[in-house]
Amino acid sequence: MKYVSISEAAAQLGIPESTIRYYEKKGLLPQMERDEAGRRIFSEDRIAFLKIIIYLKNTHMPISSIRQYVDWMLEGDSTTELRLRMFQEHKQAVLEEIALMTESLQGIDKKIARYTNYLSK
Amino acid sequence: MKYVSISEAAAQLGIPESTIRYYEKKGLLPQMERDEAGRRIFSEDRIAFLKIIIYLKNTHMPISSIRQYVDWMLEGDSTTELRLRMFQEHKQAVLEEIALMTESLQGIDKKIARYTNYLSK
DNA sequence: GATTGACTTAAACCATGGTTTAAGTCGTAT
DNA sequence: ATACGACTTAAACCATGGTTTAAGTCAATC
Repeated sequence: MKYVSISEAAAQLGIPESTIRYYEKKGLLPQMERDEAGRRIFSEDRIAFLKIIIYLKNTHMPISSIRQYVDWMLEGDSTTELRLRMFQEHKQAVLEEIALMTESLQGIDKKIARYTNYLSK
Repeated sequence: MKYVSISEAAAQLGIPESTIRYYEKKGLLPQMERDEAGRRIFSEDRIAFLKIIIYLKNTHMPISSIRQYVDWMLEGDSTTELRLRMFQEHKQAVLEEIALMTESLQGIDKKIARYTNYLSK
C-alpha cells in the first residue's frame, strides 16, 4: 500500500493541513494510521474517504451529521440502510437548496436587467 | 402610503423580527422610518427592498457586501454601474457554487447507488 | 389605575467551521 | 553535531450570522 504525508494529502485534496487535523479531532477520520514517528499517514482509501467528506461539506452537510455517518460506518453493515436514508435525505435537501438559490437568482437577475436598461439609455 | 409594523413585516417575509433589527444595525436598512412612539414602520418599498436582501442572503452574499450595495444605493445614480457589476459578479459566483454542489452531489449519488445495490442483494 | 402585549435598546451569548499560535519532536542534509 | 523543514499537540483565537436577555416604554383593554 502507498501512503502519503498530511502535506501531500492536503495538496492532493486542495485543503489546508489544519482542516484535516480538525476533521480528525471532530471524529471524521477515525483510526488514523501513524508512522513510527507518530505522523499521520494517508492510504489511498483514506484519501478517497476524505473526498466523500469534501463532497458532503461542499453540499453543506454539517460536521455533526458527517460525524453521524462516520459513526455508522464504524458500526458496519447493519447501518447501511441508515446511511442510505441519510444520503437520500441529504440529496433532497441539496436539491431544495439549489432550487432556492436558483429562484433567488431570478430576483437578482431582474435587478441586473433594470440596471442594464438604465445604463444603456 | 400603507405601513406595517415589524411583526407584520417579519411575518410577511418569513424571518424573525430580531433578524430585521440586526440587519438595520448592520446598515442594511438605512433611514428607517419610525412612528411617534419610536417604533419601526415598514412601507411597501421597504418590504420590497428587504426581499432583495433576502435574495442576496439566500445566495450567500456576505452581509458586508450587501452593506456595500446599500451604501452605493444611498450615493445615488452615479454608482449604478458599480452595483450592476457587483450583481453580475455575484451571479457568476452563485452559478459556480451551484455547479460545485451539483458535481459534489454526483459523488454522493455514487454512494447512494452502491448502498442501494448492496441492500437489494 | 393596573395589566397586557407589542414595542424599544445595548450587550451578552451562541453555533459553526475552521485557523493560528506556542512549544516541542523527529529525520535528513551540510 | 547542528541546522532545517516537516511534523506533532492543546488551546486560544477568529469571522460569520444571527438569537437571546434584561430592563424599560408605551397604548389600549379590563
